[in-house]
Amino acid sequence: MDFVFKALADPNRRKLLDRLHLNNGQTLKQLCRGAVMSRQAVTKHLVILNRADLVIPLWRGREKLHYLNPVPLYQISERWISKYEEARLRAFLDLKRALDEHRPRSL
Amino acid sequence: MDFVFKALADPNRRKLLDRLHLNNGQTLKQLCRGAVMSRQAVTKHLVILNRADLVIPLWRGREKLHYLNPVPLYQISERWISKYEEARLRAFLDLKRALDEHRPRSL
DNA sequence: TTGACATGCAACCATTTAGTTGCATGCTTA
DNA sequence: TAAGCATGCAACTAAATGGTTGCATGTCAA
Repeated sequence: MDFVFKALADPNRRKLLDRLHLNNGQTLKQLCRGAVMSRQAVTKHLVILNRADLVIPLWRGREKLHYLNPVPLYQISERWISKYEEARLRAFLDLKRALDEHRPRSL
Repeated sequence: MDFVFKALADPNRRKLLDRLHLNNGQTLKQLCRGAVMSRQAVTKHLVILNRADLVIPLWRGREKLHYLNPVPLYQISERWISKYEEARLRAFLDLKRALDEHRPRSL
């Protein structure tokens, strides 16, 4: 879970996930097309995405196809987001009550 | 959205959100209890959480109450995660098909 | 088998991040 | 009003991060 959030923190990596979302199973060369960084930079990002299990590589000859693995994203929404599911309403009510009770110095 | 992912990347900040989830509207001093870092470190984390709109401060006299704001989390699950909603099944089928077609060198 | 191509590995650099310490400011209450 | 408490601000340091370049390895195809 830690690796997943770290991996999602970078906009370039999220963009890579977007690209794979549009067209799954791309090679490194393909992913470099359209990226503003060097091939090695993309490689490093893919390593991080791989460490987070968000991207799974698959060798075909000398080509390495990268596949989006949706499972960690699923786990985020299921475990972590839903952890705050009930909090959404509650926190909102807390805020509202606090705003009514106290006169804020800022906000 | 960028600030939210960045804010969520750090385990200490996620723990702060957890603490607020359990007990909403805490002061800085309260949040420091149970944290293994200095007060200033907690302050900095709260600034980042504030920048991401995940935590909203509310002054009451000389005390600053910190409230969990669930909206950005809601937006993640609604906009970003659901963006991959359909991809979950599709990516899985892609992976399966790729595994059947090619003999992987690794995996 | 040899040249071209796809990828990996390693060293290096700049910036950001996470943390500390010290001091300043501003309510509250006695 | 003065003391104490809660928080803010600034400077500094160490480590992590994101990027580059150069070279190595392994596979395909002529």
